Amino acid sequence: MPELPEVETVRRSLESRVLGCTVSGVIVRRRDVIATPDDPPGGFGRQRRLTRAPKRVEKADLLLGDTIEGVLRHGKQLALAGNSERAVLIHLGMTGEVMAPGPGARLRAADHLHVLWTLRRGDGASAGRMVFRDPRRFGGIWTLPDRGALDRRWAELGPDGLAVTGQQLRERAGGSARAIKASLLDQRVVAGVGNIYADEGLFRAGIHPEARAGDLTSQEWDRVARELRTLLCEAVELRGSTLRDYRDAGGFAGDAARLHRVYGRGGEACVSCGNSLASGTVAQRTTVWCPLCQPERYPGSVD
DNA sequence: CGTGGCCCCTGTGGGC
DNA sequence: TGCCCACAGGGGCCAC
Repeated sequence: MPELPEVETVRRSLESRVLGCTVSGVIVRRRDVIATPDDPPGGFGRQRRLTRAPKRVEKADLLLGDTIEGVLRHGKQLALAGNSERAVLIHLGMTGEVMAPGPGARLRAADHLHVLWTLRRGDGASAGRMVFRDPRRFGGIWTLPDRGALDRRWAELGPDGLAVTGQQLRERAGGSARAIKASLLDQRVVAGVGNIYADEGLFRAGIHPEARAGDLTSQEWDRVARELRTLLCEAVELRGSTLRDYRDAGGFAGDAARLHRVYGRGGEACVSCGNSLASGTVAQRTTVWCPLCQPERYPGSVD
């Protein structure tokens, strides 16, 4: 579900609701959406196949007793930082959401609620609940002992998409023979770009999604980076793309889908040239592009 | 080593 | 109406 603009929208809406609140209760309904430092490395799906039951999660590791001092984001990852130096890293996957509806307000959905936090304001009054919900469970939560652990995790990712430069893209992907779209989806190259914004960014930059990353010129990398930054910034201002069920922490939809020029429009007319948009599979993901505005490249062709 | 293929899940919408 | 299939905004692991 969420890419950078959606996660940033969740971050902002969550920050306004939980910053400065103290966690007075934690309920873990599904242990297997949580990874602690003691758990074996890897994704949540792999852990679920383990036959031995993992250890109970210490509620303090999920910030019980902590005051939330920061709501942070890098790429598509979200983090809550507590005053104890502990941190909780949340990845939303395809269908994850974090909701904090406020005291008395009802949640939009009561199923697939995997982790629930009870919050109190500084003056002791109830601030309602914060919940992690994720029907497909491709997302999950990492507990981290301190801010250093969070910094190290985020250092493994590429630069955040809102600030990425052409030089950074070229350094991280310029030597690769794979399709540029695959490179943009690789979170070690740039953090925050997913299937929608990869297609939209490449359309805006006039680059074919299957162009070999290694074939791009410096000027083209600059163009891709500039278009991505602009696109992601515009999408943040519109509070993210709501296609079906994405909502911010208050349950509100975003309007960034109106920025979409190619995503979901295969076979329709290109907004720029009027020709029919092509669609196919690139990097195992449905991909839409304009064959005229994003011309195919041939070995030896000059740009 | 880099890379493509496969897998992890549930829900939904379209065609029959 | 119901069934079945394809597909969905993500990413980790494992053969090559």
